[in-house]
Amino acid sequence: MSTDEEPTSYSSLWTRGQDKAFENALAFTPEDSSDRWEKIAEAVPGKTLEEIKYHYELLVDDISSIESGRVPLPCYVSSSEDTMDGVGESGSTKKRGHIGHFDNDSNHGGGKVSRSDQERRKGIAWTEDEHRLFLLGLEKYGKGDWRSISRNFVVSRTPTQVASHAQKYFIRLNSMNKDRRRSSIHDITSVGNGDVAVSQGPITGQTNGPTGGGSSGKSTRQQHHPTPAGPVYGTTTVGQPIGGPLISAVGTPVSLPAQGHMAYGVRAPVPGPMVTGSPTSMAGMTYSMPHASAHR
DNA sequence: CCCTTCTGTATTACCAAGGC
DNA sequence: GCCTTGGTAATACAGAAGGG
Repeated sequence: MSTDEEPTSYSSLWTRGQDKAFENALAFTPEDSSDRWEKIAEAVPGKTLEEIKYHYELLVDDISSIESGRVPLPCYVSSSEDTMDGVGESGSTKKRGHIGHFDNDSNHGGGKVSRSDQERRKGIAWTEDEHRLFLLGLEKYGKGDWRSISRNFVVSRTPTQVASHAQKYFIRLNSMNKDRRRSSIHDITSVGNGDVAVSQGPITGQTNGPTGGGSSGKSTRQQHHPTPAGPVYGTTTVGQPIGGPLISAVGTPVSLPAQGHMAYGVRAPVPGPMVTGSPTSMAGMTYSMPHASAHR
């Protein structure tokens, strides 16, 4: 949003263009070249030899600081928008973002930065509760309005996360009848106990889950979530087990966070507690999906 | 127990709609 | 007409489940 290309009234301010030119020149000018700095200075419009050298020193300094661990890698407090929390940062950095001034060498926005050097975020598994809230939100707002769903239902997830989750969810739905499948959280297709599943609604235009939205999930992997090992989830009967005796932990009534309408970006204190098991007569929801085309 | 396959999350790129 | 915003598709990667 305009942070780039600031007019350099004061010559020690570097525009991105200058920075870029500097980086390029630095890269292409042999280190042993006697007139290296002159060449670089030539390549960077508006900068003197002194400034180039100074800038380089700062750069080296920065890098060594980072490497020595003295400087925590900036989380680039983004220019704003992100009222979102940590997790959310995926939220909407989008491509335009690109805030890091000189991107710390290695990654020039050039797309695929080898992530090997940059720990890929691990990802936080969706809990069944979140997934149910997601379904509720889906039911209420329909496909596409991830923002609202995130805001009013799955408050612990950003719209991007919701969308991503939805993407896989629908894909899963689509391949409902592939015989060999592992159980997954996406097997939960309804919020309540019910046999009501989303089945009827080919959301992505899928031909649909024959198994009546076959469902049941067991999601053995909700490792992290301090849900007291105890039966927070009732045993259930959601749909039919897919390919085996899945003991499902699904189908627990979910309590809507609802009315609260939490400020966007404020995380629910803990995702878990939100669902205390208070029943919500939510059984039998039918999905009245607006057609995918709804938005557009 | 090890290897393979599959799932889930995050990230990036592209595209379309809306606002100015 | 351009810029911003938001959604979808595609892809990368890590980890767990499943099978031998």
